[in-house]
Amino acid sequence: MAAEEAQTEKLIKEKAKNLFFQKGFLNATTQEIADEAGVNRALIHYYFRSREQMLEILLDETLSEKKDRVRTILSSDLPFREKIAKYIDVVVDHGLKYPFLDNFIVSEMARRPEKIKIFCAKDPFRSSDLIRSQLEKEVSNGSLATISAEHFMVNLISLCNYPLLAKSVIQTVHGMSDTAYRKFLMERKRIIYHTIFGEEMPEVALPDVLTKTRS
Amino acid sequence: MAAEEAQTEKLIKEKAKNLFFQKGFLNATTQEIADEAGVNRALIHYYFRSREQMLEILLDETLSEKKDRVRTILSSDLPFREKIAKYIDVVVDHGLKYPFLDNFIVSEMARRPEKIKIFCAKDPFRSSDLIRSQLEKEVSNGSLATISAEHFMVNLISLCNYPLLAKSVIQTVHGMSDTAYRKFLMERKRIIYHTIFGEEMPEVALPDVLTKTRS
DNA sequence: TTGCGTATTAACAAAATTGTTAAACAAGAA
DNA sequence: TTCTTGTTTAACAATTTTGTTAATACGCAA
Repeated sequence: MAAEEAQTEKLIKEKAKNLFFQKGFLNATTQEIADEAGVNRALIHYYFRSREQMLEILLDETLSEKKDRVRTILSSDLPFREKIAKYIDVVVDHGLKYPFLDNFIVSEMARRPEKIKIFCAKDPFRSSDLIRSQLEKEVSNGSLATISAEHFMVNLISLCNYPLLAKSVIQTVHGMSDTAYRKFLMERKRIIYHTIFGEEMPEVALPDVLTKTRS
Repeated sequence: MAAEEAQTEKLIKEKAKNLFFQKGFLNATTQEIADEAGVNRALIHYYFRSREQMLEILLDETLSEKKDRVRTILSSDLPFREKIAKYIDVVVDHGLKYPFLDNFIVSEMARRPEKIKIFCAKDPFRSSDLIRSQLEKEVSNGSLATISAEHFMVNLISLCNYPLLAKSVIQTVHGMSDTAYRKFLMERKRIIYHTIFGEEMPEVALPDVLTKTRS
């Protein structure tokens, strides 16, 4: 009963995540989810009790996975610029899989502000706090223009996330295919770094960029 | 029957815009809209036939108003940096009123890709095209690091829009009051300019910034 | 005042969506 | 085989939401 019994539950979660966070169907119906997974709708209640509870689980899982990755990088002992380069890489890649995640969170928060707990009170680390001391050193060094940790982080997050969230708009306006859009995002990794630091991103920073672009 | 009869219709549109684009209730119910406006729900159908048609009108109005402002600026004959400064000013201010507009568009597009027409085929100007020649001059001047018009514009839009869209998240994570958030956004105007150009924003560029921060 | 057109409302109908339940099914243990 | 347990399904019930309609209220011109 350990590994294989969870297959249906896993399948449903997988497909639901795709609908919500990948395809951006922010109000996907239990029926739509069931159809996507090819199972009976009642199974959703069997496994998750209610639509609400499933949403909570999906959001929690997806978000904490991303937050883990980010925290690992930001709290590592890498040099500042390498750290940021890795951050860009990881966040853009993750967003490529779930471009609507932020969108979902924001619209969920608007409706049910009490749910803030899910991803705030839970693990209360703030990206800006994790880089503050290192950033302040860079600033006093003179190797970075004066900026607060908050503004720096908001800059970084904005540059990484917005193009993901606006995927459909960008693709439409510029007539990009999926692969063209993907290529555009990969280019952006370097662009973002350059915009933040005003200098080229070192080649070493993203050793696997070619592999990733190709796949 | 000209000016005053439209008052109810106008009221409904106003309140509906607030719900959708300001408060971020992406799936606000016709009942919620009616309550917000203090009128009977049937009036929504009386004036707009269906919820769908009302949405179309709301989106069209709000978006084309914003696009008009943006186009006016971008197609003006201002010097490049002044133009961008004005763009930042206008877009951030507009987003302060309707922070969820982008969110709404994106999630609408995900559901009904055919609706792209509403804001795409309709007035087919692309911000990146409007600044391309000017930007290329700057680049060949050497007064701006090499960058494509597309990436430049996506940078700019990302930096302006994301913090608006993430309003609720930012406020929560950093425990900001509404006025603190507003102040943060006003600061950002200069931060964005600095991030894009790597130099301070001239004082003259936003002559009214003090007035606006105060209000 | 009456009459007419518009605006507004309550009541109703229809559809969509969620949640429940009892029965069918499948697989392994006794 | 039969019993048991966990999984899956169809059918049903309850709720929510949208859309319609017929009656009412309002303002104004004849």
